Amino acid sequence: MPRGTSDIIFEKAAKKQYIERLAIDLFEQFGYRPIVTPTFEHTELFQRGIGESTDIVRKEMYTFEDKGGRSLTLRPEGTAPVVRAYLEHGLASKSLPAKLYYCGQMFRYERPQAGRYREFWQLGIEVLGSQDALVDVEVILLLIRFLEKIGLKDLELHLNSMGCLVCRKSFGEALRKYLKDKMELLCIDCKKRVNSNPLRVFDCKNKKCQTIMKKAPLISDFWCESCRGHFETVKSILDDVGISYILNPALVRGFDYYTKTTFEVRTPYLGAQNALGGGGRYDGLVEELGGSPTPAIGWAIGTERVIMATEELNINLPLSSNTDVFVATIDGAREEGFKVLNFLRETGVSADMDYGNRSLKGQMKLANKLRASYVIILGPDELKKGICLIRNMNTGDQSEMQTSKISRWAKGEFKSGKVDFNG
RNA sequence: GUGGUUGUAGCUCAGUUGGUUAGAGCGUUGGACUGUGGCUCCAAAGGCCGGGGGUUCGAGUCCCCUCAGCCACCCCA
Repeated sequence: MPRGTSDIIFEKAAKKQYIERLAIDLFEQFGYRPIVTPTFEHTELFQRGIGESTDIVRKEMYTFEDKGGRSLTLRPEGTAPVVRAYLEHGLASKSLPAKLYYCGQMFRYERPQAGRYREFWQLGIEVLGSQDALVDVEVILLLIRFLEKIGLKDLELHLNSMGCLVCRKSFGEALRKYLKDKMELLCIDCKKRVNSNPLRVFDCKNKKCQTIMKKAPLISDFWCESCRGHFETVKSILDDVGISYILNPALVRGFDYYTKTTFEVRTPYLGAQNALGGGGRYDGLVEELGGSPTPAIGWAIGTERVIMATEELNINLPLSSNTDVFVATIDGAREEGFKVLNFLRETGVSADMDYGNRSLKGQMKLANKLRASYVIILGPDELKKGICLIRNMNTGDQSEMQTSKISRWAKGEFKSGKVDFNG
């Protein structure tokens, strides 16, 4: 298996599916619609979208040339592809904003660690075509509600505003100017950051750098009136709906396209890979990719990290995979048992039987392990009489039943209380 | 990409100063109970000791390389 990849099986696969279903239900409830984009795109899309100077584009992309000489890249994130699709399919001509959600694998060439993989799964949403601060709040609200619904606790919502392109530019210049005077005092890493990404110096754990940054200019000093107003509105509505947040001027996300509101949800239970999800506004991206100026906002969460967090918190996800009825057969009754099995399945009951040539005892053990509620036992004696034995595995009670009445019995027994995922 | 740490059965792990056929618990399969689950007991199956090279009469054990997991940096989901 290639480094940083993993097989998702049994319990873990069930958890992943549960989380995705829960997310999708919630997205639909909030009025979002699904979008599925290709796993790979033209390399240029990410270079332009994410930004040439970002770590992701510089060293973390799976880029290859296809047999036609095109440079393609396995998607490292989901936003740029969604914007590309939005443009290619003229979604702007439909009623705006376009509210979309997606679920899929992303690929980044990084050194793997628990919670960080080279292929990983994300669930995400994007809203294109509205600059309303209410949208910022809806999007953040959806993120928090989703994580809470799974049962996660002690979530930290970090919130910041990067300002629009204008305020960000003047802030970057001011910060760089401030740092250049103090170059000598910075650590080796931060010396490099001054040119590449001065905002990162805020994150440095070196004490000298931290001291220097205490007096550094803040993005909040450079917000234009419109950006400041937008952020104030977002904060006040968040207060109104009871979402608490931590203002974090050092919150700097790894994509160049972010503007104004940015946010990240962290959990104290995951060590260094503590960001469950994050996102923000990207009011300049649609234009950057060739569309007309279009405000937009979105976020993504890492499915594996959400699963890990539930495990750290000992949350029991309601994974329903119980077998209702197990069909056990003796001697020559296997084919007859198979018919009964299919009969049961057609009535909507989840049913199974043994394909491993087990003894009756072995079949009972298997039924027990599958946590079957009932076992139907069929042998030569029963076949002769046209009956079968039904054993209640919880009580141990066992009785005879006409084979012809199995369907009616099954319908009565399992109709109520069955989980219907389509409902 | 940097530093650290760990790789022995499906899983969790023992394995002495280097010494014969590498062990346990759980799990799996079978049996005790010839047509009946959970509990108990018994048995069996299951290992290129991560891979390669070296030292040695002899390597799971020592040395080197490599691969992979994990931790931190970094980055982010």
